[in-house]
Order: sequence, then C-alpha cells, then structure tokens
Amino acid sequence: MKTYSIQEISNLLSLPSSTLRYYESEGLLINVQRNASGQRIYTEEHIERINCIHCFKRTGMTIAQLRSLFQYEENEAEHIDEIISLLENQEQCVYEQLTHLKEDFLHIQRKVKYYKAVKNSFEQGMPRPDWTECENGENQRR
Amino acid sequence: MKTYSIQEISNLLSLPSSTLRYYESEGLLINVQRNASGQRIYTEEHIERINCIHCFKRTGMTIAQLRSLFQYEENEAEHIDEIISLLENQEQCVYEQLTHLKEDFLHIQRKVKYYKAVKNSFEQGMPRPDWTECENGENQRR
DNA sequence: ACTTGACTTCAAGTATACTTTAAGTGTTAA
DNA sequence: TTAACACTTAAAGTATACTTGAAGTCAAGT
Repeated sequence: MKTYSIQEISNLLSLPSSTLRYYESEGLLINVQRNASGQRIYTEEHIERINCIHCFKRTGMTIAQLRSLFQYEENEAEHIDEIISLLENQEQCVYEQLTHLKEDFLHIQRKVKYYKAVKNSFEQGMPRPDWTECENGENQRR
Repeated sequence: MKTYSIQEISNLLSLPSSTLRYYESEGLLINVQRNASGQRIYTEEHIERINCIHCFKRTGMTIAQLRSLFQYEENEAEHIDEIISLLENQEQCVYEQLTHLKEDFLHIQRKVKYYKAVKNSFEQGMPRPDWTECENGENQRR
C-alpha cells in the first residue's frame, strides 16, 4: 500500500505541513501512523479525507462541525441519524448559498457592465450612463 | 428624505448596531450624519450600501477589499480602471466559487443518499451498501 | 565527527471580523 | 428629579483557523 510523507502530502494537495499537523491535532485526521523516528506516514485514505475536508470547508463547515461528522462516522451504526441530519442540514445550507451566490454573481456582472459604460462615457466625453437598478452603484433589485 | 436611527437600521437589516459602528470605523459606511446629541442618522443610501456590503461579503470579499472598492468609487473618474479590474476579478472568483459549490452540492447530495441507504441496510439487517464513488464515505470522483 | 535538512512537539503569535465592556451623555416617562 | 433607556467612544476581548517560533531528534552526506 502506497504511503506518503508529510511533505509529499503537502505538495500533492498544496497545503502547508503545519496545517496537516493542525488538522490531526483537531481530530480531523486520525490513524496517522509513524515511522521508527516518529515521522508521520499518510495513506490514500488520508488524501481522501483531506479532499473531503476541503469540500466541506468550501461549503462553510467549521472545523468543529467536521470533527462532529467524522466522530459520528467512527461509530456509524450508533450515529446514523445524526450523520444524515447533519448532512441534510448542510445540503440545505449549500442550496441556499448557491441561490445567493447566483444572485450575487449577476449583481457583480451588472456592475462590471455599468462601470465599463461609465468608463466609455468618460472617454467619449458623453453624459454618464444611469443605472435604474443601482442608483449609487451600490444597490440591487431583489 | 426618510432617515433612520441605528436601531432602526439594526432591526431592518438584522445586524447588531455594534457592527454598523464597526463598518463605519472601517470606512465602509461614510457620511453618517449626527443629530444634536451626537446620535447617528442613516439614509436610504446607507441601506443600499449595507446591502452591497452583504452581497460582496457573501462572495468572499474582505473588509479591506470592500474599503478599497468604496474608496475608488469615491473618486470614480480617477480610478475607473481599478474599479473595473477589481470587479472583474471578483466576478471571476465568484464564477469559480459557483463551479466548486455546485460540485460540492452534488457531493453532499450523494452522501445523504448513501447514508440513507446505509441506515436502511441497518434496519433491514441487510449487507451494507457499497459506494464505488466514495470508498470511505469521504471521496468524490472528479 | 559534524553539519544539513526534514521532521518532531508545544506554546505563542497572527489575521479577520466582529463583540463586549466600561464609562459617560442625552431624552423621556413616572 | 430621578430612574430607565438608547445612544456615544475607545479599548479590550472573542472566535476561528491557522502560522510561526523555539528547542530538540534523527538520518544522510562530507
């Protein structure tokens, strides 16, 4: 079975080795074996776990929530309901995030267009374009 | 012109008045007038600005970036290029966030389904379902 | 033998975004 | 008039997620 040093993992996944030690200290990475001189040995499973951490972190989960989830998974049979409810809750959160983010994306797109028009009006010495949706360049219609 | 006290803004937008003072101290809210006894008076423009702050914050902008943007907007003619490049950069960031978040949403959905199947297998005394995509319940195919 | 480099632990430090506290001022109702 | 209440400032405190520093260990190369 292929194993990895802390540096290999660090390079492979582009995160500092200090973060790997931190995640381990926080209980997010478990069963990290050591070699004869005490250096950490990681496996494919750890890589998968770290990818999982990254995924959940992007969706706004905290270290504490991740720790809960992983601890439940340690004893899956006993905590299957907690796992499902935690994941369903997160699914809902991410759905709402997606909804917001799509709106915010459109908002920013409109602002880019608006300021490009403003720039153009400066260059042409033309009157400033007005934006009914964004009186101060700051507003959005909901 | 309708004006608002700090409490009215706080209730209207569901954020602590301390945060409003903080945003002002950080240069995110400007031109906040005071009444005879020194209390803050907000206008519709401030409400719009705060909505704008919330929008950008959701997309991951920091206070410092928001301050830059607003400072550029103070002197739009001189900084039109910086404004456009800042906004285009943010547009790109949000686009990437959306891409990731959609993937992460699907990942979580699959996990919910998987653990529901696991729960079902427990209740039926059936063999544990396997998930080719997620050997340890932690992985995702990319 | 000895230096170099990568690792180790543990504690302390940093960055960001608030939040709380302490001490004081002004308006309002009993 | 006096208590309650909402506000004020400035400074200190908090939460989260790392990051850095100090001091030491170990294996390899010169």
